[in-house]
Amino acid sequence: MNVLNITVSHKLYQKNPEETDLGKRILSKSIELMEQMGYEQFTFKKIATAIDSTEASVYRYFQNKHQLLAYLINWYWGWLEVKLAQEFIILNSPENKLKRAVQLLVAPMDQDARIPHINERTLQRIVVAEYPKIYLTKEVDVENKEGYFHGYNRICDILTMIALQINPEYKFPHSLFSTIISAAQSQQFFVKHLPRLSDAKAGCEDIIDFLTELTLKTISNDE
Amino acid sequence: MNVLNITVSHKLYQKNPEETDLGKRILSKSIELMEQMGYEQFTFKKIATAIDSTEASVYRYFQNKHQLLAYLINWYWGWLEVKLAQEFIILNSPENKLKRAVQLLVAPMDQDARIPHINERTLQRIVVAEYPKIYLTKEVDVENKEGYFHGYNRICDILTMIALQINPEYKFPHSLFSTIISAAQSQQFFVKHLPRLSDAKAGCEDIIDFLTELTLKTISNDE
DNA sequence: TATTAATGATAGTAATACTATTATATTAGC
DNA sequence: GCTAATATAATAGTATTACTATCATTAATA
Repeated sequence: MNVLNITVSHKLYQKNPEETDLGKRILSKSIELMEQMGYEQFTFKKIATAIDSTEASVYRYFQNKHQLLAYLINWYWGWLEVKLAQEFIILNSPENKLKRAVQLLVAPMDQDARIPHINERTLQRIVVAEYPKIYLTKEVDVENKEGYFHGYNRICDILTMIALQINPEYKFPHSLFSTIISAAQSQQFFVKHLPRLSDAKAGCEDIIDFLTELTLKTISNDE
Repeated sequence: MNVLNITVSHKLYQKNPEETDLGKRILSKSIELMEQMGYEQFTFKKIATAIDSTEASVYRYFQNKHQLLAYLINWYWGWLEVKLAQEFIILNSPENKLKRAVQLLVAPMDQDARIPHINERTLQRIVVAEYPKIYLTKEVDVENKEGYFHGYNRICDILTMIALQINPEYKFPHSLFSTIISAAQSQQFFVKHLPRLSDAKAGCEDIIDFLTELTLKTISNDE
């Protein structure tokens, strides 16, 4: 059996939650609760009660809920990177790779049976609803040094390299992909909650079309 | 003397802060403190002390700090709309209007002497650092109905209308401009704090170039 | 002068975000 | 099978936050 492990920087936990049963239960339940009640309402007290443990025990794994959110989101980007790598094995043109990347960013993911304690689809909803909260803080510079945003940076770098194969002259690839990635999240949110900010219909197809066209037109050389 | 008043929906306050001296002091000091310490660290206790008033008095103007932030951000969009309208008087082509709009979104604003209690430039920094926090909550649907996001919606609509003059066939103008507006904010943040997510140098010129090119290429008809 | 509205002063509450201590259960090494 | 280490549970406690309530004072207004 093929066991897959997404590695998250040790700065993102006090004690590795992947190594113990309690740790996995914390991850699993946190994803469930955070999606249900949102980051603000979510507390360590609430997970502790839900998994029949104690607040103090949860604090042994994560310093606070901010670190836990950062952990989950980094796990997500790590996971997405693995998915991208898998897909790119059979894709040859950079255009197709970018198209597929956009699809992966927006389309709901399937649950991976090898990792039963992480519900990828629920986690994806957390990323959509909470992502900017991990960097929009006064601690961003310190946390950046500690690798809190490593996962996002890497995805952005990977897509940048692919885009430069299409047009090595394009001047703003990092800006473009950080914009695309965050638009992938925010458009999903807007369709659902602030529909005047989007033209997309309920499914993910419109968002994918919008982002794919935006990406390819922007990096194209012809003017 | 030309006194200008930006109107903000009455759902965004308990008691109109523009109507009293205390109200204006709350606005003025809130902008200063929120920029300094960030939304999370900012409390009503702290403004109250800073303006020699009491917590209870601040609560008479705003239900909570979330509403206050929403007020400030809506004020900012209202202000930007006024600025856009002013600029568009002498601009004729839709391309130039979009270019100018991007500049206004990114370039630091000047303090308007007619509104001494609002420091526009500091407010702009708050928008950059805090904007998504007003809609990334579980209350988004209720607050959307109450007009919490009206200002953003309007800017997005205005730019959409202009883009459709350039290319009436373009299918995703709302998505495009909500993306552009939020990228205008996030790129400013990235340049300063997460530079691997941007290609722009310190000034705002690169961001303006990036966004202008992105906008015009995306809505252009030729392919 | 009486009334009202706005603010200040003060107090209090429930929840949050922790920290600390001690007890108990489990596991690993010998 | 005993000892030691480790993980967790149980419990308690603190400072801060996000409010709500009450009442006194001041200023504006009729």
